[in-house]
Amino acid sequence: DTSIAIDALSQEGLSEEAVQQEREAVLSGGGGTWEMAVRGGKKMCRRKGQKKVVEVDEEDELEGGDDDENGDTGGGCYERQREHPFIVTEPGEVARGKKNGLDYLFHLYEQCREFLIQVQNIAKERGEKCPTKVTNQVFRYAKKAGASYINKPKMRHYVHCYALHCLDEDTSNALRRAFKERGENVGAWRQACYKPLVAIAAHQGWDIDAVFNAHPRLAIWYVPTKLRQLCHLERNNATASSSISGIANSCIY
Amino acid sequence: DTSIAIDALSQEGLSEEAVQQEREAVLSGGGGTWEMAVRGGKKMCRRKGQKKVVEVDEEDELEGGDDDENGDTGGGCYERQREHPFIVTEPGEVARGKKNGLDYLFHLYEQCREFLIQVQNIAKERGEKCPTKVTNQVFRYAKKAGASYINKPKMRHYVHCYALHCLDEDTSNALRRAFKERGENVGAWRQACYKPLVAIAAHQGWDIDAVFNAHPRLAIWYVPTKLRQLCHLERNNATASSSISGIANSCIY
DNA sequence: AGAAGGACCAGTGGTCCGTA
DNA sequence: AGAAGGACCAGTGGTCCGTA
Repeated sequence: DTSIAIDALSQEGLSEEAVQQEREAVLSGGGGTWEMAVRGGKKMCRRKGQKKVVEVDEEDELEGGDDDENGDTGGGCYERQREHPFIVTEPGEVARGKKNGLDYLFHLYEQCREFLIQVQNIAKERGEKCPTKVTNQVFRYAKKAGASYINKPKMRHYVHCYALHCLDEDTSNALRRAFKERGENVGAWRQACYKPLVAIAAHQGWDIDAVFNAHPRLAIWYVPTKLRQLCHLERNNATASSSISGIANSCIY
Repeated sequence: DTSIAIDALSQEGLSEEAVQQEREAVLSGGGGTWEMAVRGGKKMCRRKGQKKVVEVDEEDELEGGDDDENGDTGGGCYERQREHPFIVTEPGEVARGKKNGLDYLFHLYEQCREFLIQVQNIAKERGEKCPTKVTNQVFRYAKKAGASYINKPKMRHYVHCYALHCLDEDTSNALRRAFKERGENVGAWRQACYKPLVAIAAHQGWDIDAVFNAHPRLAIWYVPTKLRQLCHLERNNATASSSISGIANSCIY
């Protein structure tokens, strides 16, 4: 059970990556180091009633996990900054600089699953409705537990990428290597994840819901609207005419 | 497929019970007559911008299914009135007067199931999200299909009564007979339906969700909050002390 | 430009309470 | 009084778009 490590972390003092590494240490016994792109002491000030304007960049510094308690006291106000953007990394590769890798991305989905299980256990104990999916409630719980780097738009955005990783890791890995080699950005890689998924659905009677539900780690995620639409379009194309579906393919993707 | 009969009915001309009987005729081949409490020509006028005030009662008259087209034209404005209240009836018993019986109540749940199936089929065909439960969407569809006598608060109110009917028809029937004989009203009967359901849940490890989901006609209904709470309370009572659970019982119900 | 996520919005589950 | 159901409300799924 890793909830202790999460609950214990300081909302103010630790960067998300540091938390991530701490959790990893708990999970895997201290062996695995994640992307070392620690956000460091970048700070932002929100002036009363106004939008955030001042940004004091102090350059990166690896916070070893010590709990400096610089909260709202002492004149300076600190604010959690955005996560570093993702880059296309090979399996096992650590992202350098202010970037996060795709192993880290997929790990966020595993974390959400753990949060869901905790929410489910609490609900069962209380005799309340028990969610079967990663709902708003789960995202709220994750935030409360200190995992502020998890948010709904991000997780929904990359669900289908995680799906491919779950359903066909070899294809997923090959795609990552290919797109890294070509120097493609994350958006391009993300787009490319749709096609192999549609092919998988095709082998399951085009039922993308059934594909998701058949996989225990995937079943807790809502099927993304666009993936559902692509499967539907492709099914119609395949039914209407198999001879020109190749042309249609190049139009969809 | 009964959707034709539903789609064909006039929103203005037919009472709900007439529709009900028409649908029954389609379903069972004309043999079964439902409660004959046809609401008839009771009319109400809504004056522009004001609340409904005028009520012209024309007494009941059995509309044989002919389509009189008295809509908003001709000076009078007509409005659909409430369903007749339910009374406790024995299995197979037809409610007399301006009342509806419990067979009719349970039949409404079957109708909702049919509407759900239609909504599901449409969703599948369009490649859209497919509901597994009777949702707002299904109630909306039912209304649009002319089944204006189906509404969410009513269906949710009696779900657990239908659940008992599904899960243990003998017990359900015995309860109906007992409460009818004692001259109890619908509210009292409804309350009494909770207890045998909690007993059923007790035999399934207190998991009322599992009880619902194991029954195909019940699985499409959300477990009512109060039933869930009663199961939870009783489980705690049973765990805490089996010797005083009898006392606790009489407090809960 | 490419990307992260606060915050909004239409429609949901749930049921109260003004109505008949 | 007992009961049916319009209509409201808090919190949902979904994702846009102002932000960095």
